Amino acid sequence: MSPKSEDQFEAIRQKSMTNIKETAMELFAHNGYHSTSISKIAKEAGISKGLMYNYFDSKKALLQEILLDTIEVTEAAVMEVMRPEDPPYEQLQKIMDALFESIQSDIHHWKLLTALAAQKDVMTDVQEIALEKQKEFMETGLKIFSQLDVADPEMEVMVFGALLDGIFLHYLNFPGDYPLEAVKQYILKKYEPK
Amino acid sequence: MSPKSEDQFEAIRQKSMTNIKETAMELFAHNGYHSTSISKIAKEAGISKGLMYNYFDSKKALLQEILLDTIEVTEAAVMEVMRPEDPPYEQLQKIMDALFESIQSDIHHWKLLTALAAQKDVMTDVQEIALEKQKEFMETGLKIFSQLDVADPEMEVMVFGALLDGIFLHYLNFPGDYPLEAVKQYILKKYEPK
Amino acid sequence: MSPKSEDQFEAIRQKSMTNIKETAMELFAHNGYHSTSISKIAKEAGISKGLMYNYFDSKKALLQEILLDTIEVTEAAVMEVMRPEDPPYEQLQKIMDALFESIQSDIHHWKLLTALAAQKDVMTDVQEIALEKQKEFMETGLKIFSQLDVADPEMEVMVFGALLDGIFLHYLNFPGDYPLEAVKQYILKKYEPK
Amino acid sequence: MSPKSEDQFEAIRQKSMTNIKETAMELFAHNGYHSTSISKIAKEAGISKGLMYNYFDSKKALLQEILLDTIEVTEAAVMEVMRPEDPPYEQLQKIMDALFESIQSDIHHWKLLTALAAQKDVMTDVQEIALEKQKEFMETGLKIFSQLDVADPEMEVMVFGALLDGIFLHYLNFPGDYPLEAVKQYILKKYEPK
DNA sequence: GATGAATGAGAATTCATTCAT
DNA sequence: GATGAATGAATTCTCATTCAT
Repeated sequence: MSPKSEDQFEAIRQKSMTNIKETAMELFAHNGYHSTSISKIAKEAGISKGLMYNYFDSKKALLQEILLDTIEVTEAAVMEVMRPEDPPYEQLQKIMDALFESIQSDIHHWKLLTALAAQKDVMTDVQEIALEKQKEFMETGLKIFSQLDVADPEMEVMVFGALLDGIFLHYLNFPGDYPLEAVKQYILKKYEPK
Repeated sequence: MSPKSEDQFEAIRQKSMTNIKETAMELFAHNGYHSTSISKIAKEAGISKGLMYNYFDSKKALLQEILLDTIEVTEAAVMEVMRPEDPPYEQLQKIMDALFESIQSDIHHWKLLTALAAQKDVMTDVQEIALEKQKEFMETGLKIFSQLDVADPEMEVMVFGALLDGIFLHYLNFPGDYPLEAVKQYILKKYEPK
Repeated sequence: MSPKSEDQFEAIRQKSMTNIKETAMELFAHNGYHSTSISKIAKEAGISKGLMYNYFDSKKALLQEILLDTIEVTEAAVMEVMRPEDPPYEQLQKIMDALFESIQSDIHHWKLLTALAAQKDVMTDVQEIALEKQKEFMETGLKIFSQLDVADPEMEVMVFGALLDGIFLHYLNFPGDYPLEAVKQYILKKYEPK
Repeated sequence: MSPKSEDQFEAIRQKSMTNIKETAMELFAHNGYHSTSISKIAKEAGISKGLMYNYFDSKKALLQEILLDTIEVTEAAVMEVMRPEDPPYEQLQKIMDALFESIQSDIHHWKLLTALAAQKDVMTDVQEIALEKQKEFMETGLKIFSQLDVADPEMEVMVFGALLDGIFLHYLNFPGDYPLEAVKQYILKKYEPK
């Protein structure tokens, strides 16, 4: 008699979308974007192929939503610990803690993001946003490094950004046990004020 | 009328293979591996699809040969400048010169290699070789850093490797003018003996 | 709270059905039957997909009801002006007036009908009815032309029917301003008794 | 040893294309464009689905080539009998002979063409060409009717064009035996000079 | 009566690979 | 060695229809 309420529908929608995104993300990260078919995602998620298209316009759109989620979540994690009034070294510590923590807990998302980072055929839209965030990150870094004892803050933030990306690349790709925590400490020590 | 000699055939083979590899590499680097069809490669290279299969077992095999070439050429470049008897800082300088030079001159090959670095669906065989080289590289690095004034040579070589990969990643992906030479100098200075 | 009466329900039904039919007809006429999805109709009509199926058994059934409405309305218009006791030329005049008027006021319906006229995949049931009407029309025409000064009334009615269909085809499809009224007058003049 | 010659390939191509076009045309005419799948065409033609796409860019492109062929062939047939120096009535006779002959021998092609004539979703490109031919046809008609004893040559050519289209519509769609030849004679007689 | 999430069959299209010549 | 027509499996995507609420 009574139709489902607006809220009920919304809840169903959210659950389905999350299910699809989680499943797709894992498969993309594991087998690569191109090697993961919609069929496989649907089967794994326990839904029909058609349902995917109720929620996402295309396979590409699905991917992009996943990637944007990752960026957003990580940015929020970093934002939360930011205290511009803290001493610079402490800021650096907190940001690195947040980033390394985020990488570890979201390892699949990041595997996917880095795996695709250089693939122009699939990243056009996301790349712009990532570049934007990158710029913001660099500016924040510049402020911090300007207050630390480094030879050239501008170069330092550039090198530091590359270093982080390199570490994450290695952590995500090189199997076995990468000593992520130790590496973090080792790097931090270099910037520790005497 | 006159049958071609063995040598002539071999020359033809080499020329065809090089032609195919060069063409494929450029297309792969530009449009991505999955988005580049054999047809497109054949058309661009001015040969027939069938001929491709005379020289390469499959599309994947073609890709792998290209990637292995890249690794080989770069390794050779580094090997050539290696003088274990040189002072450590000088060794570091020479290796970095060779690597940065190689990245710049082989930019397309490297773009392709990094674009695929994290794609397990396509890299299985190459990855092992790359890992092998990586290990050799780390050992060489360890020897050098052990002679330099660093807190922990093992950690240092790890961080250094990540830093290089990060820089190359940025150089290859971020459009515009990355100050590759300046970055190299800035890093080197950190290791300069006082 | 107060249960709606039978009549109220019926009124709701009629309103909904008309709404759906009008919307569907316009979309069909504009974009073609196959290119118009049930979703689009529902969205455009401001109702749910499910509701459609409360009123019409299928997409095809919806189309057929629309087409039959068109035929029925036009037939009624012609019937209304029919006066068998009128002089034949006057009858011809009145019928043509009614038909040309109908085409102009129901232009969307007719566009749809002619667009589909030759598509067997969709018209099976409607076609029979149309053929039936066609036959009736021919008989009426035969009576009229028998009283007019034409070489062969049977042939004349056949040619006349084709002529009307051809004119409507042109009017409906050829963009710009088809001189429908002038054409009507020009044709009528041919049958005018001296 | 020796590869197929250019000519051999061309012959194969022509044969395949003709096979595909003939098969598709019949299926389109019989079941409608939208209701005929590429699979069905391929199966009927005894080829693989893929081969279709070697020769035609898309299903739509296939359709358009078929339609343009029809228009071209018919135009050629009319052109061949055109003798501007002939007396006008004789010209009219010859053109009608050519057109009626063409309709009868190419009945399937014409069924298809008229079936789609009003379907905007599929005809965009062809329609322009058809309109162009239509205009040429009208001009030729105008010259002829200007020399015949008709009330208003401009109106007459318009009405005449509609008449022809209407007749063909009826002939193509109304099953059973349409007296095409008799209709032609009946019409011609109307324009016969006394 | 009304809703819209879910289904699943089937559509068009792509493309690595084979093979006869 | 060289060609390109032919294949067919896999892929993305569409959409009429169903059904629980």
